[in-house]
Amino acid sequence: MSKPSTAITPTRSENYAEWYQQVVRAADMAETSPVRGCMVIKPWGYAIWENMQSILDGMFKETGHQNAYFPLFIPLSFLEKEAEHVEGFAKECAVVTHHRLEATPDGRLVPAGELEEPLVVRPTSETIIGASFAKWIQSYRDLPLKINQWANVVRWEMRTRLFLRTAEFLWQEGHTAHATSEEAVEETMQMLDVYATFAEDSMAMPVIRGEKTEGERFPGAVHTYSIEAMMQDRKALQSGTSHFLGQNFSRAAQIQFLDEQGQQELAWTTSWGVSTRLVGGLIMTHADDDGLVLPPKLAPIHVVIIPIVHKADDPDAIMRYCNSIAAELSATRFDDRPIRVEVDDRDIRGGDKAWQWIKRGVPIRLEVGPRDMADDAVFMARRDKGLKEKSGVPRQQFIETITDLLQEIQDSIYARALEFRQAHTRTIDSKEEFYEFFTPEHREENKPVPAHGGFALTHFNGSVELEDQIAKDLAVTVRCIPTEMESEPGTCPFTGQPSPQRVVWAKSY
RNA sequence: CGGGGUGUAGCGCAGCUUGGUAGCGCGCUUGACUGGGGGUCAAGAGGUCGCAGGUUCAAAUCCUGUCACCCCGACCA
Repeated sequence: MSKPSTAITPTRSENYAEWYQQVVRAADMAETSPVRGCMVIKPWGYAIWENMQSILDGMFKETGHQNAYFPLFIPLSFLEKEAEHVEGFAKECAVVTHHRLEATPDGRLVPAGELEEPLVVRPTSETIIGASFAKWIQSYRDLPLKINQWANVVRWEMRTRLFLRTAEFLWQEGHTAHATSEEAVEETMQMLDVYATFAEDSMAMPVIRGEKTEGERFPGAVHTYSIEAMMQDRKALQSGTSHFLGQNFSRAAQIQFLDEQGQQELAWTTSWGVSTRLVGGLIMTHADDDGLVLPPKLAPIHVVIIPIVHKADDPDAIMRYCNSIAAELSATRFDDRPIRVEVDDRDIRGGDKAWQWIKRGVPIRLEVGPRDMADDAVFMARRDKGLKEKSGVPRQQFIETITDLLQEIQDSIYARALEFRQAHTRTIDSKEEFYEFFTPEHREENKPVPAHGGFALTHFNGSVELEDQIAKDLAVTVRCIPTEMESEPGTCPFTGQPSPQRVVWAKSY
């Protein structure tokens, strides 16, 4: 039986969107559910999310945040308090209007008991958390108040994709209140930095930190910052956001405190979040045509050991050998945690077994049979390397170097992703070149657009209207105004006006 | 929300034009041979053909409606 040469069909270059879905399926991470736009996250996908949560949660605690939990339901009137905010979310809110079901004679259930005030299923929690903050905060001594919540939210999206955009998704939302604007801005930037560090160190996903333009700003925010990553189809993925909300939400929720002078003041607030969308980003940053490739720091399993047991040999001896290697590895640490090892002794064919782990993206695969046992060695394959690049390694050497090896894999996939981004990032100074950069060479009606373009760095001093026009022409938007990229003043290629610095343009998810 | 496409076994598909109550590959189960990259052979299990109506002696097939998913847009903090 001849199988395709890649584990995933179609390949990235053949049909990127379809490839993505096949990777999710082949790695057994998630599937669609009977509920429109909602996904079922399967154990392998959820384990990756749990690892993300665990690392992020530690970072939040280190920066002085505490976890709490607020209601899923938000009274309609709460949402109405901040005008811009309502407008931003109104179109995608799920609304609960009844609190009871009644059975009809023909056995159907119909909603009954209409609520006096409809409840909105939270699309985000600024307003409901604001109500609590207003109660909790009386004095400047109560500030800063730094809270985080791990929760699900619902945004009724028109078009959904597993992990990237679903009607319901899991996330964390941080909400803080401060006595001064400066302190709140500092918090906003600090959390952006936490996200960037997490993305780069833990996910091995290079990101650009920057501020959003007016058009892309969070409804009700004064400043919105984001981290932007380039996916392998060269589109940008907004992977985390951090908002400086000024006093807009404190005014709406009446979050007030008495300052040191006894003056009644409005608090300055922030909010920031990342979601299960990061899992999508992880896939589109590292996965290849054989499936998922996981950064060791997030891999649910670091090392899988596949015993090669021949009937004629002594299976128990092989198993003992494998288990002892597993035990030694488990006693070793990587990234401050014990190394996660699985001995896959399932009674299925070896080839199948190996492919399953390849598709799931496990960083290191060991095949251990009688020959290795005789040599006191292991046979090792790295997921970040070519399928054929396997080699025998003395057991002791393997165990002693495992931590370095995992870090090397972590570093190498980061380097590869960064290289990819750099290869598809262009500094552009003319409108013609800009339009050419973002126009695909081949384009068929109702077909996926082939990968083209990337990140374009141009000067820009244009208006929201001009940005809209470019979005209309090319489906390209300003992803962010980078906060840490060196850029000298220049001329905006669209308006001919002076511009203080370059911005990042891209098509986006 | 507009345009296009697709819904038939867990997955991928054929059958539909020319109605006669369902088939292929992979996967799954059992057994044997195997076993260092998706192996071979044999025997099995599995489907109210997305759903609801209609036409007909008879519907996967024709008609109407509806739902879901995918692609291209619009929209999307």
